[in-house]
Amino acid sequence: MEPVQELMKVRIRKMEELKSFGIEPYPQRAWECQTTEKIKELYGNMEEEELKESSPSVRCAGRIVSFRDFGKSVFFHILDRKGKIQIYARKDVLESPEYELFKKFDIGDIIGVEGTLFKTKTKELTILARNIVLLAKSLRPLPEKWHGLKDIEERHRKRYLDLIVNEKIRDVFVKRSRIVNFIRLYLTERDFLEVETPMMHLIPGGADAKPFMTHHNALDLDLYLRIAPELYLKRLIVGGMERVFEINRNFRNEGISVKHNPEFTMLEFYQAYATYEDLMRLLEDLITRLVMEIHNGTKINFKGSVIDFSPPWQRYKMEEALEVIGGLNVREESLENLQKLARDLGMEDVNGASRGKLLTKIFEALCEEKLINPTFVTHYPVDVSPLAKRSKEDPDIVERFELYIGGMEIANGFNELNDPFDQKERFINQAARKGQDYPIDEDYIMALEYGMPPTAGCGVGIDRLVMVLTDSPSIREVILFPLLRP
RNA sequence: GGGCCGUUAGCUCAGUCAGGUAGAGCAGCUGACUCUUAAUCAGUUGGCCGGAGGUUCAAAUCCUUCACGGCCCA
Repeated sequence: MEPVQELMKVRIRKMEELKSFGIEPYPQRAWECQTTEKIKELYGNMEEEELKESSPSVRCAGRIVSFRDFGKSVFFHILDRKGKIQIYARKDVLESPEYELFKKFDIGDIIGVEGTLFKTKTKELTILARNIVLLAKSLRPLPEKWHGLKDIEERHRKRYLDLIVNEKIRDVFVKRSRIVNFIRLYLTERDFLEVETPMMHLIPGGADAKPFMTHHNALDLDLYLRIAPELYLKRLIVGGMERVFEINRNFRNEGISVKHNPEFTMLEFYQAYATYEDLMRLLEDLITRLVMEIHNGTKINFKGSVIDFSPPWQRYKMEEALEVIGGLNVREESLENLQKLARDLGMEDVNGASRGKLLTKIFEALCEEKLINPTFVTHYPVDVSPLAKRSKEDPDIVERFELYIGGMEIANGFNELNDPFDQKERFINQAARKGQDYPIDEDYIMALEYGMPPTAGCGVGIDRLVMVLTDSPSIREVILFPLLRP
């Protein structure tokens, strides 16, 4: 028998014993109570004497996470969604269950507690238990109380244990929810309409990535999980919705890394009659306020360095960034030199690549990880931006920005290409590069032919933003159940 | 896909360089203890050393290979 089963056997034996005394291990019973946080909020500031006089009665529930046994009394902590509170069970005070039966309870058990509050001599607010009810028996031993669960693989595979044992991880996901809520509120207050567009696409579009395939049986139809919602959201702009956003999953069938999970969460928002300049200002405002909301300040720590969100944020044209940060004067570099440089940086098939593609690749290799403070990079080459509008001054450049924070690409926005002729031509060129059978979204072209108002749109990688705001080194730390090999 | 590192008790880790009876702390179990909080004190159970091959009188340790993970590169 495996040793863990011996530990379980002990717990099962205790469970049987409790049952024989009429204590159900898995009752379906409601236990109305306050959170530990609420109890601390209401009574935490009261003096010992004051508490002693009023001795307020409270009820709470949670999981037993520690147990200090003194024979005829026990101190232990329970953990609920808001935190921990100490409970004190004494043989001469506990009414039910019988004290000896209560001592059969284990760390990990989920219980309800009813009792009166007092403060220990170390001033810790504690519940002197009168009634304790078993709400669910725990049969497996929890990870160690002091070191917790450290093994990264185990933490991701058994996220429930990670959440029980590692307070910081609970906090990451609380913050993640607050971040998404904040963004949602910010946009809806500005009259953006939240929408949901298809996850299953006939033609994968809106980004340059390999899709996951699936199949609809009744229609006998191959479908793709979306790589981006962009083309559908812009159809809604054509439809007159004017301001829309969607926060949802995208799926990209590519490598997994510290910055990439095959399914990830993206915010995309589109605003008619706005320009990408407007959206840079909006993003700067949104994220600065978000940082203030989460951190009560504009400076935060991320991976050992300090990120300062105080506006205005640095802006570079891509060529400037290459020069200032990468130390490369691109105007003077020949195509051959750029190809050689790209090849040295590990880029494959440099010979077929355009100047714009090479520059973008070199920019990403030389500059990206050095852009720690929020930085907008603008003036992207047209051939890496098939859905963005060309610059009036230079048709090889598009009116586009990317936002970098903490050495990662966080957002990408541009003036939307609404010229159906230019769009069709770019789709055709893209298809030619991708090879035969690469589908063109004719319906999207048709939508543009009906007329799309001048619009700016932007995508924000929510997972990466959460990484930055929670100082998490890996995207897997901000996704509850990241993809793992079985 | 490539390189490096890791996988030992439920958990956290020693032990691997230099082969010679598999260790500690916590958790568990038995006791003692009615203000502890990593409680304390005494005793104690628990191992397919990731899997499979190989070398050797002898393998957690050396070699090969596979699986899973981490970091870096693509």
